[in-house]
Amino acid sequence: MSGSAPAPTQQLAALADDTRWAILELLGSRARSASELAVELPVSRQAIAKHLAVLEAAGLVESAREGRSVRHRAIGASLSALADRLDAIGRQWESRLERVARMAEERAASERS
Amino acid sequence: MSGSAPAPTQQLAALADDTRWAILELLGSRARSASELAVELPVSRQAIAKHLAVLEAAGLVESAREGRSVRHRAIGASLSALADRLDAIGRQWESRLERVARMAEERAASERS
DNA sequence: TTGACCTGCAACCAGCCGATTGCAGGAGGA
DNA sequence: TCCTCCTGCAATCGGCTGGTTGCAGGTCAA
Repeated sequence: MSGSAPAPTQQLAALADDTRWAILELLGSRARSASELAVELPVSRQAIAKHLAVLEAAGLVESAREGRSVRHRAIGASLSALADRLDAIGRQWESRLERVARMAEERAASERS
Repeated sequence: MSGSAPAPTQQLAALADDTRWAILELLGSRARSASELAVELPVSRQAIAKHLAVLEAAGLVESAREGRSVRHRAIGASLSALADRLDAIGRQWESRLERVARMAEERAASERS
């Protein structure tokens, strides 16, 4: 596997930005270079390069040099893996809180008797 | 349904903070008040109140007044719903990019013939 | 070799954000 | 009623972050 998986909060922080989502949507349909992205987005190439660095550090984008340009592509599997973790946590909250509610219910019932 | 669902980036931004995750983990095991949280976490009560406001605006926490205190609890279903959306997007990226790769493969094959 | 094109690094700036302190207000118990 | 406890609002502060401009380096084609 890839040496060290990025921390969840790092991935979430990377995803908490509209410009980065715009980049990801483009890279999710076709691999592109930073200059190509700069043409289609209303920010400078250097700003995009910074965003790409953040996304790559978060494991959401893969980059490969190709001649004199660098092709970037979105890694859908990373996003799905993060989604799996979030879903598991969400379900855990639900089950725990439901259990606490049930215990309170039972205690109230026993006190009524 | 709840009137207006928070934007995904809003939810993601809310989740992109370690202190808020610490709060969520506590609220995911048992509903608590802001003062209770302040005892268990190394930040001031007001900081926690701000975080709770962010989490509530993101639809990740539910609050209910109970006497002179306010009980907050994590909403696991919101997290799972967000996870579902992320997973769908991740799978979409994978299928699109795979399709692009296959088309390039076929074009190369036809050019070889 | 020279020029065009793309990337990468550095410095700089403005705005947002997490955190703190201080104070006002409201609900419950003695 | 009075005191206590908890919440809510405002002002303030330092640091992070998204964005820009400028410049240096490297690679391909003519």
